[in-house]
Amino acid sequence: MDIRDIARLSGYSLGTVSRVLNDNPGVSDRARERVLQVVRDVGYEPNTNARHLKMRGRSSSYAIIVKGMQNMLFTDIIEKAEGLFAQADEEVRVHFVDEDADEAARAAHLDKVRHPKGFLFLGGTPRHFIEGLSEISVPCVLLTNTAADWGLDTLSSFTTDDASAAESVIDYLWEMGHCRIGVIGGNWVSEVSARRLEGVERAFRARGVTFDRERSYEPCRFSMDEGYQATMRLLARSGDLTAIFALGDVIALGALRAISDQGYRVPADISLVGFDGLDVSQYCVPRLSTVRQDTGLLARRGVEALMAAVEGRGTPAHEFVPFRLLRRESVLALRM
Amino acid sequence: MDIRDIARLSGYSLGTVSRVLNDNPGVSDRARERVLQVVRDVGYEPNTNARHLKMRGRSSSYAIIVKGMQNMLFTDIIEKAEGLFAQADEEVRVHFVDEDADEAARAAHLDKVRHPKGFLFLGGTPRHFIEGLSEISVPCVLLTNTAADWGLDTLSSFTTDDASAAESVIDYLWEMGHCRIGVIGGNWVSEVSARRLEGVERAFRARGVTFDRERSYEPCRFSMDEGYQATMRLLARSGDLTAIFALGDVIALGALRAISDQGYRVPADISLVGFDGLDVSQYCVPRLSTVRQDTGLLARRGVEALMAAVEGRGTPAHEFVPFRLLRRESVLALRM
DNA sequence: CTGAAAGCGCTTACAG
DNA sequence: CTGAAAGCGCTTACAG
Repeated sequence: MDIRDIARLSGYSLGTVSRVLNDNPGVSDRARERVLQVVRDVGYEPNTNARHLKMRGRSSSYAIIVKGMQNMLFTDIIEKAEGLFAQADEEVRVHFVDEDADEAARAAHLDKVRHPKGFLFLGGTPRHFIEGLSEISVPCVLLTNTAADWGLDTLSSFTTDDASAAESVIDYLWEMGHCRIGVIGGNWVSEVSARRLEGVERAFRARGVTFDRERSYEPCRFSMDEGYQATMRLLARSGDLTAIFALGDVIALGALRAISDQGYRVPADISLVGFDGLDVSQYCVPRLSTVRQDTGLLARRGVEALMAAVEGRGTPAHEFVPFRLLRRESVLALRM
Repeated sequence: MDIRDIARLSGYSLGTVSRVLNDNPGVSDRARERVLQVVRDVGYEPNTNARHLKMRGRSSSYAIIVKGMQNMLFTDIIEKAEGLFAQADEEVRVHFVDEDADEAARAAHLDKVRHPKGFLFLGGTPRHFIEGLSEISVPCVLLTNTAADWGLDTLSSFTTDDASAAESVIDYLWEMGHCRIGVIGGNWVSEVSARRLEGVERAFRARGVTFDRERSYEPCRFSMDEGYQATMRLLARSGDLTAIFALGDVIALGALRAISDQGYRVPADISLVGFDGLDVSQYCVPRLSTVRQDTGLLARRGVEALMAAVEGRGTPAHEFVPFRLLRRESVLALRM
């Protein structure tokens, strides 16, 4: 069943059918109705390959490139972004790539074979973008990671101010009387966690204290399991901690369990703060204090900027989206 | 940059280049090397649209259709299935559809426009399949839901025996001395939860007791929030419960929080059992007793069956994949 | 082993 | 407003 069949069945020419299908002007109402009728009757669907082959360039959909499948913060943003695209009557395709895959290379490839209108990246590695962005011919927006310092002028980015947010966590803990604070998660290299760690150090420095990387920090990946292990190591080494700051809620969940397994209680013995503001953080016992990243706003700013760029409006920008420190049950106020 | 450019640059004809690109036999080593060299040099990538337009029918990839993005059981299965396809050197594309969208119709559409080799469904509604499966021209496999009774002969399905699993949960609780057991989650209509509820009723019946749907059951969707609300309602109505069975781990998480908010403790005052065996179930405090669905095996059986069907081997089947009851900390043994 | 040619299913100037 | 024709970038019989 192809467009020629529709032409034959409707009594019109192939060109006219195509015009109807593409909502082109210059078709009589009668022809339009007749063709549409036939199309419906036989359940015809145009061959996208043939279509795209011709309309090379002007493709019809956006692409979201996501690093990792298990990141709940990302799933949240994806759903919101999808909603936004749908509202604007734009198609989107979500592409997952491995945690450590080259997202820019993948996008460059998709750019060649699918010609999307633009790319929305969830998570990204500087090196990949710096090396590969020039291969991408359409506008790109990065979320949850700032590209402000990458020297790329075709890439916008929207993110939480990770450093400030982390800083505010330490400030909060300090206010509550904690000064022996352990930190777990990420590492000093990976962008996002490095910035959160920067914030931690800044907060300590502001109080004339040096954050002891060796003693008070344990790196780990963003999973419950690794959060658990890291907490165990940290606890074994530094028994006098009164609080732990986990650089991700998922890590905090592991920490919660580890602390409990060590016979301590949260927050009675050890206070705990997470990062991200995932749904689950408000359901754990005790409710987890955390930094809430505004996924809704992140998605909105990202999608808007991307669509604007595609339409030639606006200019690449790097913005912080406001975060909120959620003070919940997992932090105890120490009597001084 | 297209195949003609490569032909020109390499000094060979368009046909030869195409043969090299497709690993066709009947090309001299010299030609092959030369062409590949040029391809690498200029970074040429064939136009998939043109390619698929010609090779209509024999497409190259599989499609996974997933109902809902937030289902962590599904994400787990997806990752494993992707790994399996990758091992077999097969391409896969993951397509998410809304929780209540028509997955069969979506697949039928994809079938027409992308011609995948086969479909792997994660979650599915009987009605959609019964009405729409005939529109799909390639093999289909459904996971986490049995299609044994749908009367469809082109669809295989692999799933946990939900009824038996639920039954074993009740048996377990009963053994531990619980007989006033509340159940939350799903409803009597939706396939999966209905089967779990069947199992619950069967277990009670085996003990000569009738499960009181009105009093002891609260339906809800599979989210922490709804699990929380449902538990609150249940607790308000039936204060004498000693145990709650949540039909999903996510629901159990909400229940855990609700029970705690009501001033009860798990398991001291109320025991709790979940379903699914999500990662998070072993990190919550207390560790959640639950039914572990074997996502690895589910993925493996599904992918194998699908690839076999595509290759014309095997015949549609409906199988249960073994589950495991995980007895952890959230259930208290009552002294009788 | 290689090349020239037909054709996949569409869109879009170009005439009329 | 409509039709006939060219061409998008490929693959694949068909000759040679």
